[in-house]
Amino acid sequence: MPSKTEFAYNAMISGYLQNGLMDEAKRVFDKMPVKNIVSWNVILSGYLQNGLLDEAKRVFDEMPVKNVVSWTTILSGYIQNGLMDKAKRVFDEMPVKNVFSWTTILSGYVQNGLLDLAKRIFDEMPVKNIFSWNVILSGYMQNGLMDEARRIFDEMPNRDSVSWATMIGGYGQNGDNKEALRFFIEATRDWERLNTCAFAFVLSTCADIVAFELGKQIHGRVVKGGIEFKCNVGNALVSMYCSCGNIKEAYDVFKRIEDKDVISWNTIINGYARHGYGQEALQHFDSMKQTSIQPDEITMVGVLTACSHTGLVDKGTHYFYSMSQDHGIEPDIKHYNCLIDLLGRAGRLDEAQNLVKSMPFEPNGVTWTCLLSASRIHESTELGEKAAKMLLSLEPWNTSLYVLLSNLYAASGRWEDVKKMQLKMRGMGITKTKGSSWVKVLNKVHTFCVGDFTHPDSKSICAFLEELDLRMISISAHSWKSWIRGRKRTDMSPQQTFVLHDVEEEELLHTLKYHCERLVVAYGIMKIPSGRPVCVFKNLCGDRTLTKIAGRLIILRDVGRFHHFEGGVYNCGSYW
DNA sequence: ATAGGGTTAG
Repeated sequence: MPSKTEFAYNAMISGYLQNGLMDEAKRVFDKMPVKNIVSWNVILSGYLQNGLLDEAKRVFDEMPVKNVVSWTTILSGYIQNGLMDKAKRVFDEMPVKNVFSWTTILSGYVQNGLLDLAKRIFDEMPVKNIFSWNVILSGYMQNGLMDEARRIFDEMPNRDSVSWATMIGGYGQNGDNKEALRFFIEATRDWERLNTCAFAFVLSTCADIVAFELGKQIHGRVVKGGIEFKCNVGNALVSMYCSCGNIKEAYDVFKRIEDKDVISWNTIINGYARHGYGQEALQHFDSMKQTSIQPDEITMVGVLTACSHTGLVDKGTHYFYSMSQDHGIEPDIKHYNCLIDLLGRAGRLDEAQNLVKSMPFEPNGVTWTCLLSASRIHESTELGEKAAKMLLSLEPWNTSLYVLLSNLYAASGRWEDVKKMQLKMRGMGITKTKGSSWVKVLNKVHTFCVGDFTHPDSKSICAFLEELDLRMISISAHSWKSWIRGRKRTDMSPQQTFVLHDVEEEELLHTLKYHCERLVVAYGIMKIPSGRPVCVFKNLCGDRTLTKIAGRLIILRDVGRFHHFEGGVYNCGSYW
């Protein structure tokens, strides 16, 4: 019974290949007494998946018989290895094509961003199935053509979970988070429409819009579905919790992910780094090195960010200069920017500027933003002006820069320049954007502008604010805590958080700014039940005085990172 | 045995 033997051998080869054991697979293949077409196709696929293109080509040429599967396998292999020209030639030469072959070449064009060619193939295809429809759908989404994608989605003869996930992910990646959420909710009407990717995508949207409540609810569904340990879902959860300021929950999820991949590690390392937990970030980097997962350039961004945010200048510098040797990762502009930020924050402004001059890349917007921020921390008008001007030349639409420059001139008494800047702004029709802060209460966003009392609950907010004012002036953390306790009757969990994010413009009077922050904080405390975090957002540097308002953990979110205060102690010490 | 969606940093 030779066919049965071949079947067993073929299964063995497949098994080895699935576990990445190419050599074992080859050994079995070579010793097979009789090979059938499946054996040849399987080993061909193995070579291609391992990037052994010359070997694959040899096998393909040596095959005693080729069928449409053999041709499609090598076609797909070329595409996966980035050889689109070769793939095209194979596709044209194939004696017989089936729907797999057509879909493969279609996918090749989509993957290479050649949407017009993909469209042509899609129209020419003699037979289409749901795979083909999903590929073209994804093609439109990848090119930002959301309306076209929507038309395809409506037109397709039927839709499966991949179609739904493509829509959710596509809208999210193109910045239409509202539509992404709408599609996710629509998908939840039928369990069949959901898969792990749908959850990963929607969680990514939650991270993007900092939808903590919704994210938590979705986490609940994920647990119910038993997929929280899945890598892609787990990674998205970790990222969502990090973005929402909840690093502890993020770590809880991270711990439980099965088969952590490089993204899992990157997410937690970068999460710790953004939250100012430099030591934890570096510890996880060390743990990562104990695994078989190789750090990549994003890992190094996290490591350098960790050093930068915690003032580990020497350590950061060392990581930067040895990353090529230690991990085979050549520093790119991202890493240079991290190092510039590191030096800048540490007040080593000259070194930072020299690095900008000597690095092998053109400085980009991030570079100048780092220098700008360094100039603010260390009060260097000269550097600030230069950085702001450079940034303005790259981002002329960035209206806040005009305001910033004008303030900078004002601060050093250069009234002529202030006037010029103001004229320029007027000429360009730039009006000062009004500072605002917002708070989410059960996923509803409440926005407050400075001195704006149009919110329906304004009256009670003001009353509460007065009470808050009395309590906030120079009171100790302890008395504040007991006051809150009294007010809430129930005990507050120590994990309760404020996430504060500065939305105001720097030039606003401090009192006004403070006032505005208080409006949201007050509203948040009033409306958000105890046991839930109060998330308040602002977009510039946060105000340290806010530490006073709590005898519990405060998380302050400013431009790109989080500051943790626990019992009045800042987790980065005196290093802002 | 051959085809689709995949989460991270900025």
